[in-house]
Amino acid sequence: MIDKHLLKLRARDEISADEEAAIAGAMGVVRNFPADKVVIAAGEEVRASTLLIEGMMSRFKDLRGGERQISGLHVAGDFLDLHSFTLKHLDHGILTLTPCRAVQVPHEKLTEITERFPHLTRVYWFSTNLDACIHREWEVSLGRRTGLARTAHLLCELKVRLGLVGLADERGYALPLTQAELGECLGLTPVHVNRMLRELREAGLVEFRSGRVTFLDYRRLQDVAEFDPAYLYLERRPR
Amino acid sequence: MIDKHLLKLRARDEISADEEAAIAGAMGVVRNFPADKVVIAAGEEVRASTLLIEGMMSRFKDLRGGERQISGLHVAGDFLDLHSFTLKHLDHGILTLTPCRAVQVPHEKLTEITERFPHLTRVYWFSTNLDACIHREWEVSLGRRTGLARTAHLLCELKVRLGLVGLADERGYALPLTQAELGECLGLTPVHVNRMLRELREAGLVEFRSGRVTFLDYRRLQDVAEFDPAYLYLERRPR
DNA sequence: CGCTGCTTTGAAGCCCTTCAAACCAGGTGG
DNA sequence: CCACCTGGTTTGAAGGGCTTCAAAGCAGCG
Repeated sequence: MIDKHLLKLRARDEISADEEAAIAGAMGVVRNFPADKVVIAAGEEVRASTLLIEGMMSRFKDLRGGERQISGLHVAGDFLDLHSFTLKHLDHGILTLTPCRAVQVPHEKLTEITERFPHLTRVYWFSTNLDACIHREWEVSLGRRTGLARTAHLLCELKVRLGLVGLADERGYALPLTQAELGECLGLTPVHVNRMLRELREAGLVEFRSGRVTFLDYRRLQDVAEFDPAYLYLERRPR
Repeated sequence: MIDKHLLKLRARDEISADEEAAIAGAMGVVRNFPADKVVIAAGEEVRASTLLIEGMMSRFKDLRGGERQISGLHVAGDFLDLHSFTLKHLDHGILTLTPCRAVQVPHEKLTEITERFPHLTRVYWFSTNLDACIHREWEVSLGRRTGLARTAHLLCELKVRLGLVGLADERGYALPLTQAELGECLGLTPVHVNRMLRELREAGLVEFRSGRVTFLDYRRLQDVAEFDPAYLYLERRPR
């Protein structure tokens, strides 16, 4: 159940057997969700954090006029609202994009971890800081990259993040999102996303069709995206 | 020296005398910086976090073509690269926007805090999570708000954040940034920032001239910005 | 087999950029 | 004390990237 989560943690730090046991012991109820379901509403009081086992969820905020901005995507193994442990209620909503399976981790268990496992606490703190790194990179995309580069960048980011948990390889990966949802991530209209995807396809860089991303030339894709995975902190840090 | 910092922490949580002493005891060397100086370069190994005492700094990333995106602003009392404690090197640079004074807090001191003060650890963890909340709100601005709303939103955010440490009131606040720097925050060109500021001024909402923001009608400004300070977590949370 | 939701394409328009130049304030030096 | 320089602000005009509006195409499904 927590194997993908551990894969992800261990890609960046050492996790001892004791710590692994503490994590496993913190797991609560497993729940299944259909696609397109708001799992947590913005502002709602939260008493447990959610570890995503399978599927894809997003963080989002809506504006008055109905425009939606997705501020982050989450894949299997992500502790997607670990920040709710310190925030107690979220500034944004959490929405499933696909059918999902997730475990609840009661905040008391996390408090216990902070009291008994300082190193693991730092690992989890790191993990929320990593979310912030991704937010910053998205700010760069939204603020400065063209629609084309922005689209390419997201496809590169997901390749790396899904690759960490064995859900992507050099050929491509499953991406069960609509173009409208991509647009909500990218700050673009569905129409323009469609045009950018066509341009990427016609340039021989990537193809996105029927829920699957297929790389045609990943090297050049990275280049048009100006994608540098450094912000994803893939290196293992000494304890 | 850490009074503004404590003001900010205590606006959101209780800090005991012991914890305050631990914070005070963690302070290291005080340094002064001129304006427009890169204090920390992206990727550089960092062994201390920086608490800003006076002035304004920013987090930024540059693209190949020289475009710069500022992903966050920091004011007096902010622990501006507390996240470097867990990250060990930053994904972005840190730049002074004005002359600044700051204290270094060695990471060993922070490790000690995580080992001896679980509650304070959670407070600091919260603090980096709050940075992420601000990043997310900026993503919404950059992705979905018009230039006008985006500009208005930033001026509202700074009013609240500076207000917390006594540097802003209902009338306005000092904002020693150029329009070009505002543009780097807002994902706009300096020219367009200028036009948006004019529009806000002519609409009787705010005025920004010679380094000072003056509110003409804060209520209506919040309204065009669709500014809701909830994401700044201003309420005091029970221990 | 027709509905539904997603994708694709076209055409027009607008927000923001780009380029260019004038304006203005503050600081420096003759 | 004014001329000059520099960095920032302001304005105009033209252009482009993305949106908006509209409709057709397409796949999956009851």
